Amino acid sequence: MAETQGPDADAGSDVPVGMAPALRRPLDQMRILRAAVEFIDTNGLSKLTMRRLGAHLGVEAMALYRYVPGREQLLDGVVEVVMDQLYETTMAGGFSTSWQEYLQMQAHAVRTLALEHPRIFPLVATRPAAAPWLRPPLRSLRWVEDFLRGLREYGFSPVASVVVYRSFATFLLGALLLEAGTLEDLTITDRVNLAFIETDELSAYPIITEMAEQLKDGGYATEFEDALEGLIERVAELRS
Amino acid sequence: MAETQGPDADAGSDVPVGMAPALRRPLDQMRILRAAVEFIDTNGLSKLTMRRLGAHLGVEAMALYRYVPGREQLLDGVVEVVMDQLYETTMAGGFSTSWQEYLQMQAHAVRTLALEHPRIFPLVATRPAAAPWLRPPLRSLRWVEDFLRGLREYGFSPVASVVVYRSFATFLLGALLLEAGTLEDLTITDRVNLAFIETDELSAYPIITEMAEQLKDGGYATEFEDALEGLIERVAELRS
DNA sequence: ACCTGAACACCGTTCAAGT
DNA sequence: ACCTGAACACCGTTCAAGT
Repeated sequence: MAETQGPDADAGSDVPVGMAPALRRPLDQMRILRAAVEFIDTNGLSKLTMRRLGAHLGVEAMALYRYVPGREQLLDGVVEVVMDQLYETTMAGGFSTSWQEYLQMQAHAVRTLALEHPRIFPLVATRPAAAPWLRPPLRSLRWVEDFLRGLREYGFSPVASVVVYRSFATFLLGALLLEAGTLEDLTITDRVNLAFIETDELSAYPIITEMAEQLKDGGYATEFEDALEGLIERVAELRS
Repeated sequence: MAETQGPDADAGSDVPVGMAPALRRPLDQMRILRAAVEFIDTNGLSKLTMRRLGAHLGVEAMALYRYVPGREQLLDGVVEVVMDQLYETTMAGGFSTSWQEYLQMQAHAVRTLALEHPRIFPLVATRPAAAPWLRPPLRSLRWVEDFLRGLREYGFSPVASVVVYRSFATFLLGALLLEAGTLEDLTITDRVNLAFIETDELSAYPIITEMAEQLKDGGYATEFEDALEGLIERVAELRS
């Protein structure tokens, strides 16, 4: 939570001589991007301004422009950082014994990421991707490369692999953008207006009123699993 | 395109006396919201400011605040206006003879709306809904009421109706947010940076390079139909 | 009743200047 | 080499003032 540090390979071991142990080592792009991720996670995207992010890093806003071309590109960088995180947790992990298991594991990795960063996931989901054939949220070239190779190894034809990639992305986008949206509201609310509907207004909708209980039941987790099952069955037909 | 007018019931017939045929009748909320829809459609959300919208209406920005509490609520209103459009085209239309046909027709109506307003659909899809159990993009109370009643009439149980509503919304969100995103880019591009990937960078990804042709094939339309078919089959099992 | 002018606190971004 | 101060052109929003 406090610091995303670790025994990383650029911090402690080989401090360049002459670079005194300053209280604040100079900025660099990665540090800015990670600070931005942290900032959005805790304060929400709408609060992120260049000036506030600078302050968060103990620096004036103008200093950021030496490492980042502008706010839009900063947000692109935030998306990349988060996707890299997905790549590492998912591709480093052990092998799967079947394509079904493989899809399950990838789906859950993306879901975990979406729930860990509910305020960033909308960015991953809706920012224009680097190429028109990339499908958010599965938008990292490395990731797609490995995913397609993975499917190939499980015996999918090239055409089938692409179809699977697309329907997988569509499924994750729909399911997780909704679920992340509900989490977003539970933390600090960006906007409180209209958050709930007046009871008297509701009475104009008898069916909704009658079904209030069923509608309120959350159940996102099992819903995700069921839809994933459905997708896998559809893919199985496609493969035969 | 130019004017969303028609023989509407507040324009010509009963002009209040004393209200001279001024070149610009006074503002009203609906006029502002419709102007905002038009503005986003042609210029994109990021260009919409209170000041520019005022100018578009021949008025200073401050005048808008008499009819709209602020920018956020203006955007909420834009979403509502667009959803009302959906309600009218979809619920006024004739009856369907089967629930399959009913779902098909509703799905295509939402798709048409998304493709007509590709720059507004992301708002419909991602703005927090009025209640946590509403699922964007199917977020209008009237619409949900009629949809649930429709399913009920086709013999779905209350629980099943809710499950169908949810998976239907998830499906539409994933499929159409992606498709709308591609249309958005084809019109005036908000941002051109990184729009396409350098060819040399691509060569680091052999599988992607090899599958370039399959990946580039658009085919959103048939993809939508296939996924819709799949959903309907899953719903059929659920119903039995 | 409806709109405007002026003002406030804030943006993103540029650029010459400081150390 | 790295950061800052001052400035520019813009925001959303408030409020007293105009007609």
